[in-house]
Amino acid sequence: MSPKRIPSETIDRLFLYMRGLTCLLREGTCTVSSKRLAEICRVNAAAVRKDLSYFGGFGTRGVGYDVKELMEHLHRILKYDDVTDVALVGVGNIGRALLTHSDFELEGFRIITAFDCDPDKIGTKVGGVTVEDMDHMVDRVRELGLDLVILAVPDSAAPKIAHTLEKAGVSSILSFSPCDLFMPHGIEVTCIDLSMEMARLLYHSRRGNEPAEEVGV
Amino acid sequence: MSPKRIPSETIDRLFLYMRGLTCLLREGTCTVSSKRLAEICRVNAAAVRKDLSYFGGFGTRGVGYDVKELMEHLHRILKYDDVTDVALVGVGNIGRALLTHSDFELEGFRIITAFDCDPDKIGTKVGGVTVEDMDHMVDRVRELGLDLVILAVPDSAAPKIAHTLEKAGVSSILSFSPCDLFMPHGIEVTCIDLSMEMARLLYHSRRGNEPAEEVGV
DNA sequence: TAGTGAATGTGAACACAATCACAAGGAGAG
DNA sequence: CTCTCCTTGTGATTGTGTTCACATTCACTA
Repeated sequence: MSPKRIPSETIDRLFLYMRGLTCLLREGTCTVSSKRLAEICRVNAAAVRKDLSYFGGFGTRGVGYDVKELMEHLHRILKYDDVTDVALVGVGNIGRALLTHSDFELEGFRIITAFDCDPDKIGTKVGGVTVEDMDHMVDRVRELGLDLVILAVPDSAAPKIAHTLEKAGVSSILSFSPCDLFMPHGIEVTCIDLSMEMARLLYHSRRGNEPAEEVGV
Repeated sequence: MSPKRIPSETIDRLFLYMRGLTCLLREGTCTVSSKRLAEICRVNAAAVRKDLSYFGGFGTRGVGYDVKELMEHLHRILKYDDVTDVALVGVGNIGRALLTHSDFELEGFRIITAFDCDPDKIGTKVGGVTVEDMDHMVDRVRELGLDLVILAVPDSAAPKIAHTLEKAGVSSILSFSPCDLFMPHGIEVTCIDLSMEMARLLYHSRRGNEPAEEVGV
């Protein structure tokens, strides 16, 4: 269908450009060159041009890219318009952070319901969403026809809930618990493992400070 | 110093292996083949072997890797032993999630202090750490000699605080707000942008469901 | 002690993405 | 209208990481 295969790295960077453009727009900038956008996103200027050119010539030679127009193109390419409904399981600290974050809808999804097993939380409203009883999760997810669920529960509880969700017909899970052997194989499970990310960052920041140490043993 | 350059992807994967091994250990598994570990971490088996071989032959031909022994090697390579002290700025939902997470120390760092500007929070204890007044941040960070700070404040407040921290001598910041033009250039700022990650995931999960649609325009 | 089966460790081939370098082309000045 | 400047868009090149395929080596058995 599309003439050339588009590298997955390109797609990932488009999200980055969108972020950068949002900042530029807030700042009142109307036009941006690939060089400037590259600086902001900390990538190579040629990469910016090549990435954008996969989708058509959005720029004007000698001038650059129109910020607003480019954002509209990316908006369409990244499907920020199709708002997808998702459910949240686990109204702990991370769950609450997600529920009270207001901009998700601008990026293409909406948390329409949340589940927890704590009786004190059930029935309360967090960020405009009423917390429902976890026991009703399967029925509700089926009823609402949800495809994607966000899992923000304690690590030990994650695999069991994930299996339940698989049975409920969910096709992908975004989990804040580490993926492990006990997670279901039939559906796509993506993990944001905060402690792994932190360990990674720390390792790299240490490397940065220790200029020339040997790496092996 | 080291004979061969080690790909950064290899380092990143080591953290993944560590995760997988932790699960195997919990499960009571003593020995694991590259094939099995690759399945768990969803990577190629040859990659597992090659990655590990950069650091020496940890396995036994015909048998596999000893789970416990391999974990010890990775532990040392990834420097999980050097516990680094870090500060947290912003005791909102994400901040609280980080403070109450208990396993960070096992992965090489420790949040030893937290700052917030809300008088109701100052002086309270969250996850064993007392919240201090943001006004004292610079002095305290200097006093404690901290190098890495975690920033979990509203997006709009992030740039200003980041600049303040730069002046306080901090060398890297992990921010949960999007990096933008207003962030300092002198220090390393890494961002975990939850909403960007979610948008990415959503895009990919949609792609997964729509097998053969064209990509362009 | 020799034979068998299994999984490692690794050179070579491949695939993919980053970068370079330049031709093409629009905008604005005079 | 033409000339110059500037930035895009893109073929070619380089660099890097992934994957393959197999020789090597170990444990176990009889």
